[in-house]
Amino acid sequence: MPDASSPDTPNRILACAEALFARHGFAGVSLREITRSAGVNVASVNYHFYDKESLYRTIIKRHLHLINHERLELLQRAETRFSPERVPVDNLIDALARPVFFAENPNGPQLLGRLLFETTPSIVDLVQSELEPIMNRFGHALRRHQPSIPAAEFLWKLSFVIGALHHAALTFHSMKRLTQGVCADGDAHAALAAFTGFGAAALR
Amino acid sequence: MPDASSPDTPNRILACAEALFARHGFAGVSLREITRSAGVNVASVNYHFYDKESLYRTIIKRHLHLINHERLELLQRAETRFSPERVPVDNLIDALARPVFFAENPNGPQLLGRLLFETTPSIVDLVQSELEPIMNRFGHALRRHQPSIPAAEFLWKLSFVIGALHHAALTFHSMKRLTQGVCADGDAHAALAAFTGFGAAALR
DNA sequence: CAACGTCTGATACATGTGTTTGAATCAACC
DNA sequence: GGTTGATTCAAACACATGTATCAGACGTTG
Repeated sequence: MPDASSPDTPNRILACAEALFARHGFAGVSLREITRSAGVNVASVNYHFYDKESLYRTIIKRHLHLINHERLELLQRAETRFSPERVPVDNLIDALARPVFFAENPNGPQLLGRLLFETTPSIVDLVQSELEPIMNRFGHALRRHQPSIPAAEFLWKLSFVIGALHHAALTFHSMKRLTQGVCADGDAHAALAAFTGFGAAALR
Repeated sequence: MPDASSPDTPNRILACAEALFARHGFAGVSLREITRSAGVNVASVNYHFYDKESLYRTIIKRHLHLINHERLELLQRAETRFSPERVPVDNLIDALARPVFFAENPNGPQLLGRLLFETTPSIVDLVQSELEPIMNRFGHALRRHQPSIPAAEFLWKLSFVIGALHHAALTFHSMKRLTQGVCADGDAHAALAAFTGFGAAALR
């Protein structure tokens, strides 16, 4: 077992790469920038992660696992508090959005926002396979509150909510600039409350 | 991609570059790919557009001008049909979204979706300066339907609507895959109707 | 026709890219 | 204490990148 002290090269690579990928996208970051920022050798990425793309996939997987685990946990808690068939819309939206706005990882939201923009086939497949079970789970739960509208319309609306969430995730900490100072950046409580109200109004 | 029907080099570059940038982002496309796809010489980009980034800026500007012009026209038409202070929410959302879903340029929506993800300062400034007047215009019009809520909350919601729109723009033609066949891709009418209902419900 | 400015073409340039290599380093174990 | 296996390092690899150069092709004008 290697010592888990601070100079753990793989973790430093993961952390720095995640931050850079979140800010500039996969193609916008070079391995040199990553390794320089992490203070490690260029070759260590290939040694520990085989590939630039494998490194990216590792980061994506880790991030989505984390956020989706939290989402399911929140959903399950709501389903026991209410009945599994009667969880209010607000709680469903909250379970979906809270892990995004309150991510302990500051780069998490921005990275999440980028994922749906990827075009590399292997990345697309990975993202979709990670997101699909969550979307099915929440989709069915939300569908109970919109039983009368056509399936296509419901899916469009669900897509809009997800889109708004991903967009909010991406622009989260630049909201202060975008709103010319009216919104404090990093005010996760206000953002989450606004989003819950928004999503619930749209899906009810 | 384009045949010899248009021997106009700058326009062929613009068309091919726009398609490629829309699909893979600015950093994800090389000048070689652009010029190869356009069937022109590598140097012609630097000759006609000075820079790779200048080429990108030209494309962005052209695209945003087009879409924003349509938006303002639709808004103005609605303001004369109703009174300028009494345009219904649905018509406002429609004016905002219609040019996106019915863009004559097939790559337009996808490109638009990418714009808010840019981090290059000059690009960020350009996008913001092009989008700001539109957002102010529609923001004020929509604010009349939400006079009671705090300014910050309103701006969050407006941001969510824009986010949902950009996201929908990006995933527009992949909806068929995402929804496992339930939504036809390219059914702009259904998408626009769903979005109008969505946005109006969220902002009323 | 000749001269001109506009545009295109092949090619060169310097630097950056992801990846590989092989020697050096280090901790742990018999 | 010497050996082993895992990790790090500087350097090198082949190739891609954006950009620059410059000779020539083209069409217009004098």
